[in-house]
Amino acid sequence: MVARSHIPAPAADAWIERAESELRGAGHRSSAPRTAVLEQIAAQSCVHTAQEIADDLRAKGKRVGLATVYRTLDLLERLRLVQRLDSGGTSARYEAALPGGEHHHHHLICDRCGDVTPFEDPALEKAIASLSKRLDYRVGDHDVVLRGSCPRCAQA
Amino acid sequence: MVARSHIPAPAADAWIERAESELRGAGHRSSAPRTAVLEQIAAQSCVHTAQEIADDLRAKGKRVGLATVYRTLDLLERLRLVQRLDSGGTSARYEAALPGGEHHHHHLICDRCGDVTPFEDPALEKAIASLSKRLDYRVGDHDVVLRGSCPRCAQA
DNA sequence: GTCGATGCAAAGAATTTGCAGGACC
DNA sequence: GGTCCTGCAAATTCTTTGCATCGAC
Repeated sequence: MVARSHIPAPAADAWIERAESELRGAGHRSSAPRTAVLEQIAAQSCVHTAQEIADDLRAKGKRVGLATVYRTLDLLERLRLVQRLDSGGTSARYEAALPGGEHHHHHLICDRCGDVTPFEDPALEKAIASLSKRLDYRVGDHDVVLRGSCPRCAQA
Repeated sequence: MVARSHIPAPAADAWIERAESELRGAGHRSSAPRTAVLEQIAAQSCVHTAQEIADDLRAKGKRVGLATVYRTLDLLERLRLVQRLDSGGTSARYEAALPGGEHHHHHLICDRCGDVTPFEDPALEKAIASLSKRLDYRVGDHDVVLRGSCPRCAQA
C-alpha cells in the first residue's frame, strides 16, 4: 500500500541513537526486543500499526511479543519520539518523529485502498502557526489529515 | 468538559430535517430510536462518543440500545451527516456535520483534561484548499487537530 | 404482509495488564 | 542482586454481528 520512506537513512540512524539516548536518560534499560522495535520503526516506510511492526520483526526472525511493541510505542510516544496517527481505520498507526520538528509532515489517506502518503507544506504550517497564536489554547502538536482517492483509485 | 455548542438551534433543526430526508431518500425507514439519536446529536455540544449519546438518551428516559446508536452513526457517517473524530482518545467521537460544508470547523484538544473545543479559520482552509490542488490526490475531506493545554489547565 | 430496525447478548478486534522468569547495570 | 523488561495469556474496552421480534410503509 505505502511505499515511500520519508526519513532518509542517515536521519533514521540519528533517530535510533536519539531514541536510545532519551530512553536511557528517562531511566530505561536497553534490551534486544526494544532495540529491534526501534530499528523497525526507523526503517519502515511511513506509518505502521503495532501488529505490522511485530509481524515485520517476526519475518526477520526477531521474535518480539505484541505487548512489547505496544509498551515500547507507548514509551516513545510519551517522549515524543513517535507520532500516533488515528487515521480512522481500525487500529492506530505510528511513525518515527523527531522532537525538534525536522521532517515534520502530515498525511493523505486514500478512502478506498487505505494508502497513506506523507506530504509537507510550509504554507499550511504557517497558517497553523499563525492561528495557534490567536487561540486561547497553549498549542503544542497538531495533526492534519486529508482524505480522498489516491491516483490509482481515482482513475479506477 | 466541553460546553459550547457550535451549531445554532435553527441550524440544528435544519440538520435533523435534512438527515431524516436523506435517510429516507437512501431507502431507510423512520423510527423512534433513530429519531431520538438524531435529536441528541443535533442538540449536543460538540463531539460525543456513542456511549455518551446512549447515556444521555437514557437520562431523558429514551431507552436506545448502544448497538442502535452505533448503527445510526454508521449510516449518518456514510451520508456525511456526521463527522467522526479519532481524537487519540480511547473511543471515537461524533458530531453533526452539514454536507454543504457550512459550519465547517476543526478542534482543539486539551492533553490534560480532554476538553474539545471547536474553532474555524478561513486562512487555514485556504491553505488546505490551495494545497489540495497541488497534490496528486483527489482530496475530499480533511481534519485538523491541534493539541495542547486549554486555558484552565495551562494556568494550573 | 414484507422488509427494515431494534435490543440483547455473543462475537470480534485492538490494546492493556498480571505474573513468573530472564536480562541489564 | 535488585529492578526493569519480556512473553504469554487473561482481562478490558470499544465496536460489530446474529437473531428473534417489532414496527413502518
